[in-house]
Amino acid sequence: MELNDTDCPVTATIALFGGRWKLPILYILSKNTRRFGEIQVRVPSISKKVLTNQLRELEADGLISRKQYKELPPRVEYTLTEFGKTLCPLLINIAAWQRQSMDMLNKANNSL
Amino acid sequence: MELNDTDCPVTATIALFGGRWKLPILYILSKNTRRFGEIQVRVPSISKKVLTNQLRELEADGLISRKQYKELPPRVEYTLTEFGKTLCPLLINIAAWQRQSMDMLNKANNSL
DNA sequence: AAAACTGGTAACCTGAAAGTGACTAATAGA
DNA sequence: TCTATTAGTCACTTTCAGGTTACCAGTTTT
Repeated sequence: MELNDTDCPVTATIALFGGRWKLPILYILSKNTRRFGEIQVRVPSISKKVLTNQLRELEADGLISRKQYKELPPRVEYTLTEFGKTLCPLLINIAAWQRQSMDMLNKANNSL
Repeated sequence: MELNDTDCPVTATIALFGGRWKLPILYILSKNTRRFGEIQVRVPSISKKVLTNQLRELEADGLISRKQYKELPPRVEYTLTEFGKTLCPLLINIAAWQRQSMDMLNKANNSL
């Protein structure tokens, strides 16, 4: 691809939360710091491997932070970073557009 | 998935333009109505099959419209619909967030 | 002494999306 | 007569994010 993905700020941004489960994970963490197991319970049907994977990517992108306690059995907590929190208003914008566009489509249909 | 995709307005919205090539296509059409071949030239390295596919999906979602002329060789023109045009401000928002967040990260790095 | 607890990892499998190359239709031009 | 033209389609292969299952470590509980 000549129009490189990373050249496009929109594509780059969507890559941050576009993964299969990232949005639900971010949503859960936006309300509370959570342990691995707590996230897993709240995103039903996600496997450990995939959850680990998505968390690592979110961490690598600086959206969440991981704190590991030196205990056994292990305890690891995930939290939205300040940077991660700045994403929330954007997500709200996107949701707002969707609601608005649904209205638009409804009006168009009603006028037929 | 129990947290259904279609339940989430953000996921639903991203699905509209999140496809591999949809953003570049929308960007191209935001500047001009274009024929199939013109789009293909402007998105280098995309194959006909995939381009057709993405165009069909964009059309099904109401973002673009397809006008076929009864000529030979065939001529087909694609245009952003009014609905498609409402997406532009949102994309600008997303790009703005990215620029802002890059600034934020730069500041954080400089202060180390 | 066995089992449960937690947050993983390793090895393997799978399905959908993406990519490839050949083929088509009807006319205009060489 | 042969070729080029455009917007696809068809059949096939490749790729890889995502999914499944089994296993681990070290302490506490039964």
